[in-house]
Amino acid sequence: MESEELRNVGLKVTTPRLKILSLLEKSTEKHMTAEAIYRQLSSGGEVIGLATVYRALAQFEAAGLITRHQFEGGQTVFELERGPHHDHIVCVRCGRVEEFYDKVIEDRQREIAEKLGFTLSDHALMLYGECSGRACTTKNG
Amino acid sequence: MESEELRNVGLKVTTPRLKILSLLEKSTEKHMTAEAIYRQLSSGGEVIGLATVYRALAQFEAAGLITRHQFEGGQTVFELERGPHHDHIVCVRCGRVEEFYDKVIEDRQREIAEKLGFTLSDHALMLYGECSGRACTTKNG
DNA sequence: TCATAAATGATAATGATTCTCATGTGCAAG
DNA sequence: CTTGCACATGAGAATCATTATCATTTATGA
Repeated sequence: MESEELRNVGLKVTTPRLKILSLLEKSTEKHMTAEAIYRQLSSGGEVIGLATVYRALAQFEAAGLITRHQFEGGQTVFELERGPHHDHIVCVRCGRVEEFYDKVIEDRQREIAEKLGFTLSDHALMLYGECSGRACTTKNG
Repeated sequence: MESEELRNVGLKVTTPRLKILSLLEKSTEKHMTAEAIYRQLSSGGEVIGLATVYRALAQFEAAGLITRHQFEGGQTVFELERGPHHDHIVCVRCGRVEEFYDKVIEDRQREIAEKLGFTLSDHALMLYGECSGRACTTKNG
């Protein structure tokens, strides 16, 4: 139950928060903008303010329920934190996003940070390229 | 000479562009915001518009003279492209930025992209952590 | 020198995000 | 089951970085 998740991280259980969280869980889109969440809920008949969406997302992020990404040039997208850590590769033509995890890179990052005298707390790795998917070649071929 | 650099990439040689480029070359700050460049030039007595700074930076980037970075949450910074490619590690406490290059990671990225059916064209890797520099421990205990 | 396309500066406009504030609501204590 | 109150909400204003507009100026090739 989503209310559990909220309580577990010390957030009050409110209607808007539940709606947002469950939308993130149900949605087929893994990465959603605040705006998109707002539009989806609104068009679903909910009464919710855009500011509330932003506030809730910020709290979810602080609580570790979701992660925030800045894919190149676009606006910020939010992603439900489930399963293990991963990074992203984005198609510069069609915008498709794939996820990946690579232990070699992960380990290497930690080593590099240490060598430079840092204690690694986070990282952001984004690859950009052209994908060979049909959608891509169809769209912009 | 900076005018050479501009001509070489097919840009008209104009006073604002020369000023911006030479500021980037002289500055001790490796990473500068458009705003910072604007302020520095203005306070140096130059008459220049902020819009011109943004326009020039966009062209320099397109021409490969500089690179654009989005360090976490902050505004966009620009960096003169000299020497080989590198990535960044940012201290989350004092904001210090160090650069590094790691062949293992670079190679690995290409492999991953290929495995996923992408032709890698670019990437952004940012590490975040706490540094152990004196400035950092002094500043934020 | 001249013509012309491109560049500039001032400022308005935009788009994403955050703030404000009056009102509404979850929830712990009674 | 009520109640009080701190916290959350919605609407819209405000902010911040960046981009567009437009009248004027300038670089450059003929």
